[in-house]
Amino acid sequence: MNPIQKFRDGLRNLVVSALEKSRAEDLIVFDTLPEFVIEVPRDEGHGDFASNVAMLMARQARMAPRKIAEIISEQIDRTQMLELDKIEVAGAGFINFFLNQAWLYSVPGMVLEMGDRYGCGPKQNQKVQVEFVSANPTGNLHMGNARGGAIGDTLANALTYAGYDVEREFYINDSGNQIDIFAQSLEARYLQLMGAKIEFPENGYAGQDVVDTVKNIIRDYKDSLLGMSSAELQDFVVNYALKEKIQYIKNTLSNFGINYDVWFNEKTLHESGQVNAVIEYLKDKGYIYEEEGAMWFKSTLFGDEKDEVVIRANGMPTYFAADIAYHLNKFERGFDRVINVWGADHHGHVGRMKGAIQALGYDANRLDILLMQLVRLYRGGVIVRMSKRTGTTVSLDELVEEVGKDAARFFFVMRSPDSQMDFDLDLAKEKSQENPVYYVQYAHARIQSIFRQAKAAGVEIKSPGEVDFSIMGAEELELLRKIADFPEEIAITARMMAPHRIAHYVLELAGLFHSFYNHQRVLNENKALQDARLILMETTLITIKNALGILGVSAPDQM
RNA sequence: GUCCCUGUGGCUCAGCUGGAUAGAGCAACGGACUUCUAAUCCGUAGGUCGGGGGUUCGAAUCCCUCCGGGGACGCCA
Repeated sequence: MNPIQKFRDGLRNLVVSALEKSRAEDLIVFDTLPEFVIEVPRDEGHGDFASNVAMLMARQARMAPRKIAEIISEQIDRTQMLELDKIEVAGAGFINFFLNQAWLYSVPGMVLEMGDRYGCGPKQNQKVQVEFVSANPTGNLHMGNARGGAIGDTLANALTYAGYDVEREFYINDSGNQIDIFAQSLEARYLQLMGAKIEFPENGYAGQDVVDTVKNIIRDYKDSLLGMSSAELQDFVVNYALKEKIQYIKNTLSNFGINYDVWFNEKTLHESGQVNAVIEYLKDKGYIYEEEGAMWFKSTLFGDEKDEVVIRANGMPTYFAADIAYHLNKFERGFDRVINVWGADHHGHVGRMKGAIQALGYDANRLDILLMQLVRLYRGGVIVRMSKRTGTTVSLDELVEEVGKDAARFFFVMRSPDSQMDFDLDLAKEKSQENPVYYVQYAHARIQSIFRQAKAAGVEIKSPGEVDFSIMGAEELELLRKIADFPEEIAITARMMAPHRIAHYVLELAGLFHSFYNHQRVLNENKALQDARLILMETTLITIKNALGILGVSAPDQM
């Protein structure tokens, strides 16, 4: 359950009732209710909740906001919310609601009952697919893929908690131009390593990883491929390489804490005729025309800046054509909503992709594209260009090796996807002990330590129903208040597609815990206080653990 | 040139549908370990929210404009 939401809704109802009563008694004149908010004020001196309704009504009611606020506060039926302690009119006309602190006493029982599900919202009955990373299987995973992975997986976790039915998907681009070039590169390297003096393709994949793959091929097949035709050889080596690369991607992402429900091969869209079929369909609908030998999709009809080629003059479909078929396939699989996590370098693709979905008769709003700004990699204070072709970048597997999965995931998701981030490798390595992730994990470990001490001392931990929470002080209540926020925070994270909020949330929660820990003792002479605090520690532990779980970060019992 | 993201204390960043006196962390300075782990805590200092207009009772947030940073504008993906 969501305690914040519960009180917010309750107060909203009280305000609406009070307004209607005021209108019936001719105290306030108005036609329509404004879209007012019940918010949590930044300053706790302004109450637990506050509403701006009076200011928004001033114009149509032709009354001073403070006057309206006063009438509303007098008309509110306090018997409908026993936790309501005090109502004040303040500032320009805010109505501030102060709750009796007892409203928080129900939180521990709720948290302990829900356990690892604490934070979950009501079932949304919506199937949502999150597609992320989807790196080309022609090279190593880079920092951009790493960020996309951390963001996508965290978002998927948050959506799951928020009550959606989530599937994670990786789209394997195992077809098309890039793959042809990949095949040519592999072929050239094979022949070169076998002693042939041939040119390497001009825009081929020059990275060391291609050479490594070819060495594996030679280890397995020696010179036995030399008799093949060029087409046969390319086909053979590219299949070998794709198998190896995809396995590498799966392993690396798995080590990064990411596991997919579906690995979708682009090739199947071509082989099954889905790409041709969707292009034919759009052609019949009049959304495709021919020009200069190529087939163009009229994305300008949907507000895009220019039309886009779907079938090249050489008869080969473009990546965009396959993507149209892919997205149709997604909707046909029954997803109510589809989320793609893309690098900002793909933003030009957004408009036409949404246009294509509209052209296919689907509501484009069912597709959300979360664009994340790119990662710049620094080493020794100098930018390292991220190019798959040069092979000079640091790969995701190397990053995990160097700074660890927990720090890497926390770091990538700590910033808003909108902000470009500089990843300084030297800093990440040198200062790994100062990484905020340790601050949070340490909180978890400290609480576990308290429980170890309690157990050693034979202290029995009671259930929430058996203890008196009114013995707690301000610091405990502040912690509880933060814990009560968790489901709301997840709901906002899901709604706004803002996974970084979870990282900030758990940092704040850990901060409140550390502060409490340094001022108060859990295990102490006052047994009633000890009982209440032990339960508070349990609820804190669960919340931190769940939040870290969403982030894909481990919650160690000892550090 | 057009489009997208961005500009908040020395540094890195938060800031939900506009709300009340703009918040953290790091760095700086000064304190706290006979007490459940000091990977922690407490305090001090530090800001024209890039500049300028506008809308509003109210703007870091919305609109216009200019400036700076990044990205995209391909029959690549």
